[in-house]
Amino acid sequence: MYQHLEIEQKWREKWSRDEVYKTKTDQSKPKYYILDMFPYPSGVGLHVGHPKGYIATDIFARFKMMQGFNVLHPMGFDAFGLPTENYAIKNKIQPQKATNDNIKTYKEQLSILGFCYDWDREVITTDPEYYRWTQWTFLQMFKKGLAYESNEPINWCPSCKTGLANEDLEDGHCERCGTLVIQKPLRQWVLRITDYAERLLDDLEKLPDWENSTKEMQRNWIGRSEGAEIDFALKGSEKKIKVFTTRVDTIFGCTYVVIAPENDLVLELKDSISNLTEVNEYIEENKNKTDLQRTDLNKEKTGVALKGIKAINPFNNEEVDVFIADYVLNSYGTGAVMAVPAHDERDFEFAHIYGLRIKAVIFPNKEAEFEGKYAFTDEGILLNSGDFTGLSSAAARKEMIAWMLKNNLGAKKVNYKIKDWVFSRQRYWGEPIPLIHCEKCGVVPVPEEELPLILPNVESYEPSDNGESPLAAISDWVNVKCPHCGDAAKRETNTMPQWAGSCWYYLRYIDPKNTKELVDKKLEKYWSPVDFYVGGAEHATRHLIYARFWHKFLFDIGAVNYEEPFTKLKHVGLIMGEDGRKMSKRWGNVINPDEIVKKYGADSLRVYEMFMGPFEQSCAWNTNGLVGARKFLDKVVVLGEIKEFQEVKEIKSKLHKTIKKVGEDITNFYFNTAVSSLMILVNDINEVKNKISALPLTAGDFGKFLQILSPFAPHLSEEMFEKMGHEKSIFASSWPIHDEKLIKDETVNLVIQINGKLRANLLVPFDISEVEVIELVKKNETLQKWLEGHEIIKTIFVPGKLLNIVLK
RNA sequence: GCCGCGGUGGCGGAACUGGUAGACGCGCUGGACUUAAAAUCCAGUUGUAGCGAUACAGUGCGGGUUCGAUUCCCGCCCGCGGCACCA
Repeated sequence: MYQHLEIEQKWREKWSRDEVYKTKTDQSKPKYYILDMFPYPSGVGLHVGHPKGYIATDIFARFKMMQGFNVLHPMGFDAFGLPTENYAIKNKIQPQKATNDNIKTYKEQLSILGFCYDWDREVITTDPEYYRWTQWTFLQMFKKGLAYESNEPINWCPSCKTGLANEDLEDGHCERCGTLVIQKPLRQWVLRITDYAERLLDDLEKLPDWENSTKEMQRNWIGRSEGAEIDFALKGSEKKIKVFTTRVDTIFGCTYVVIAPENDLVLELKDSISNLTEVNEYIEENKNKTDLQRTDLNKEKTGVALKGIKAINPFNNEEVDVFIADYVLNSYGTGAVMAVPAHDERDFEFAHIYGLRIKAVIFPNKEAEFEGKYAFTDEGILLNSGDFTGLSSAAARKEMIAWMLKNNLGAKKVNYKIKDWVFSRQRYWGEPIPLIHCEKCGVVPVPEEELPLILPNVESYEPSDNGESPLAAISDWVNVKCPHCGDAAKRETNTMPQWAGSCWYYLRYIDPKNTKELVDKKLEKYWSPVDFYVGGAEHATRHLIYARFWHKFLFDIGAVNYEEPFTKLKHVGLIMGEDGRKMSKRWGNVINPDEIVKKYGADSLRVYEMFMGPFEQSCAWNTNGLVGARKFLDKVVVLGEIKEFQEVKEIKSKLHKTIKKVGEDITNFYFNTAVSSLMILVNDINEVKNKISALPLTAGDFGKFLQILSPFAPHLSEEMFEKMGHEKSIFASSWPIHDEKLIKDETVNLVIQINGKLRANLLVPFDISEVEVIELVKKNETLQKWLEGHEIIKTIFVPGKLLNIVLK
């Protein structure tokens, strides 16, 4: 047993006093930038699952330090956002105060785990000196035309008089009061992320060190699809309906056209619609539906025919009916589709309900028949398709588009699922959007020299009844002179979403105090990009897409040198409660790290969390397992107290194998097997120690063992290293290098299989030949029993591994 | 429904590019030390049969490829995460 509290405190203080982890600023050495996704400092504090990723990056950072890199390993806080605002409203304190308190708690909780962060570089998104540059970047986007105003529907609770995130809805009702949530259009600032869709997609190819699964999720999120926009003329009218399709090959099977109810086209056509009352009723009914209600797949499809309107299929001049139906989304494509019930499931379902014609034109082969039970959505061969009959789907698409272009009936088109980014919130606790509305000059940016535009204090943090931000109520803040013409004007009162601050914090760590520019070019060139980024899988799409977009914009305006901010990315798996459920107050299964550290020490917690299982996998907490990690460290302490040293060759070889293994495993983020190999080494040392009553290593070699243990258990290793007489910190020492000669085994355990089944193990020289092995087999009695009376067909020999004898 | 990940002892998990399945840890059983307990140390621990050497079965299920499959292929089942009428 060792006194973990005393040792850990001693070293935390000493490391801090000696500035052991201060980022080195000389640029002569290679750099390594390893970054954690910074936390949101909520009121409840950390549980034992939060530090898992931080422990991993801490180990990695220390490993890189010892390998001679200048390591940048910073930490900060993503502190704007709704949870703090709600917490502040509920507890009647200022959001800024709540944030400061929470950050203080977080930092205390993090500090006792012994992380090697350079706190001089701390970044807090709510710091005006930080959000000055968040606002500055927004202004650059505004100036480039990437920010625009738009009326966007938000989830609106008429009772709470507030906008709600999708998360805050329960079955289309307000989570808090149960009122039915409606869609209310509000003026919003929106960023044209869709302009970057192609690059965001293509550049994923430049990220070989990202998990394939993450890239796939991003691809799906961006959702590129290639197709065509086709004009369906309207009978007796100049107007036409533009539809988007990826399956032009099915167009001869089109039996009607559907428009989204909120599509402006419906308004334009109203004079020709004979059942306008019915149509308006349908539109009215569906207007207030939330996305969730609309997209509930269990719901039966509904729609209304636009009587009096006929569209003409340009490929065969057939007249088809036109419907409005909410299964067509106005926000995707052209907000109108050609319906091919035979070959699209949604159209098929709709056609069934309304008894519409179903015409099959794609078949798996020429002889096949359309059964009519469900839509045939595969590719196939075209029949009943005019001049295109007989072609395969792929060939038909090519030829049909060519024909369409030639006759000027439409265009090739690429569509994306990704939508422009609604970048404003009607909330208090966010970065103010630095724009001014002037009646004469329109929207005018706040002059850059006036940044940061400070978030003013207010009496009440609640949004106003009409859904405006509480900033709108501060008249002496809102009312300003137009920077352009000097007339009376009003400030924008929307604030930025929480995502904004996390889009570029990794750049601020590089140059945390800069007041002249976003980041110094030379520093950026040296430290960028982030070599390794670690955080939760829940950020695989949104945060990581927004940050990539933001970075590409900064690249375009020349603020940064690289197009992709994060070279390598890994996701950390959750730690669940002992009951297998997510750790949460609600289940009462939260384990507090402070208590664990107090009782077992930070080093035990670190070793245990890394040993639990593969880093990216989620895993249930088990305090007994933690005790196992502590026992391992206790064994190490016992070894350190031995004063007799007697080198044993076999142990030296095992040490060098472990040096190699631990280094490789840290590099690959295989911490569980790294810890395991350290445990095995300790067990081996112990076994020999008991026999010879001395430590079977030289003091120098024991020091090497402490070095490879040190990233996992920094306090204890440092303490033992010092006790051995070292004056400098173990983290200023160089990572040991294994000796290949010592790793090579002279003899190996060779497996003898007969018909693929293990029958014997032979201890043989590592370079034994097949002939020699067969000689040994013939001399071996047990093997002979198996061979007797059988003919050997062949043998398979894997040098140094196995011999398989195949019998007839 | 689609996309992604996974399924190995009582439990967490290991097994390099196809080559001894169950490393390491927890738990459990037995033993040593102790008046006793805790802690510590030693031994055992996939199942079945056997005193035992050993044999057979065994990595979600059913097939296949191979001298040999946890690993590769085909068809299913189950769990987790994400997205959701994207034309």
